[in-house]
Amino acid sequence: MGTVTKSLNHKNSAAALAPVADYFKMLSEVSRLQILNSLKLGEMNVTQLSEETGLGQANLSKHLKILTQAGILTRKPVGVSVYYEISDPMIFDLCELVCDRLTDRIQEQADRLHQLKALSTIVK
Amino acid sequence: MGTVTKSLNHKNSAAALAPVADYFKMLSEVSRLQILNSLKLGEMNVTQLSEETGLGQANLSKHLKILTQAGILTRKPVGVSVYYEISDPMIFDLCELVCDRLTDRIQEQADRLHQLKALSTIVK
DNA sequence: TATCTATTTAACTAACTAACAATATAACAT
DNA sequence: ATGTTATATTGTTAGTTAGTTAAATAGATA
Repeated sequence: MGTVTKSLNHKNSAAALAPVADYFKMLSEVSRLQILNSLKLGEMNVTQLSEETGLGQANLSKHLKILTQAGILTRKPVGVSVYYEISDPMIFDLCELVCDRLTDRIQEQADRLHQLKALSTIVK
Repeated sequence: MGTVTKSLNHKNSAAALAPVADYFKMLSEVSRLQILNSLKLGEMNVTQLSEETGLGQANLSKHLKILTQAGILTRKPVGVSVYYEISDPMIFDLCELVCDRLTDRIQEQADRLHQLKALSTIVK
């Protein structure tokens, strides 16, 4: 039985992690980040979003559906057009965390480059 | 010129968002989350990780390379085996944020279900 | 009702990638 | 040197998905 529970562990943890992976997958497309970025200051309809992001309309519509189904956006039809709005501002916290980390990494690389330069001067 | 700068805006923002999207993409695989989860309590070598996660060796090796190149893991060879370690614990903050949000969503759905039940009782 | 406009959906293609099998490399031991 | 064990790499296949075009839907207006 020990073997069984052990082998099941993989599947269990995998199953538990799947929703998390899916959530990250939603944020792993530049187009969707563009959409979220555009909506940061307020709601917009699809036409406005298309102008703002440069995305094709059908493509945009598909991304909007994905983000809405994930609970990140709220959809509200107004007359003939449809407005979308951020319903979960937490995503900006996520993006900021990642941005900060990426900035750190770039800084570290710059530092290493600087050290390397100093070293080459000594070698001369 | 206004038109030019406007059309460039898309590409600019897209280029700026690309690294962020890539970062999220790294975290969007269950296998990689399993690896990170396994390393949460300390370093492990590849064989141990394979047992822990149930992932195939070649597959695991590829994921480890991706995580290492992204600066999330540190690689240290010890004798004939190679140990991997979390080098950026910030990812756990990210995961926790997402987990909390997902839990909230499930709770909301449960609440809605509960309300629906109450309603159906009234209808009876 | 007919028509126009905004959005969504469906069908398709192209590109990407996870997983697997086979092979290669690297470190240690005999 | 040879063999053995641990890890990495390569080639391949199957599944997924972003983007595009064309057709469908829904609301507003004449």
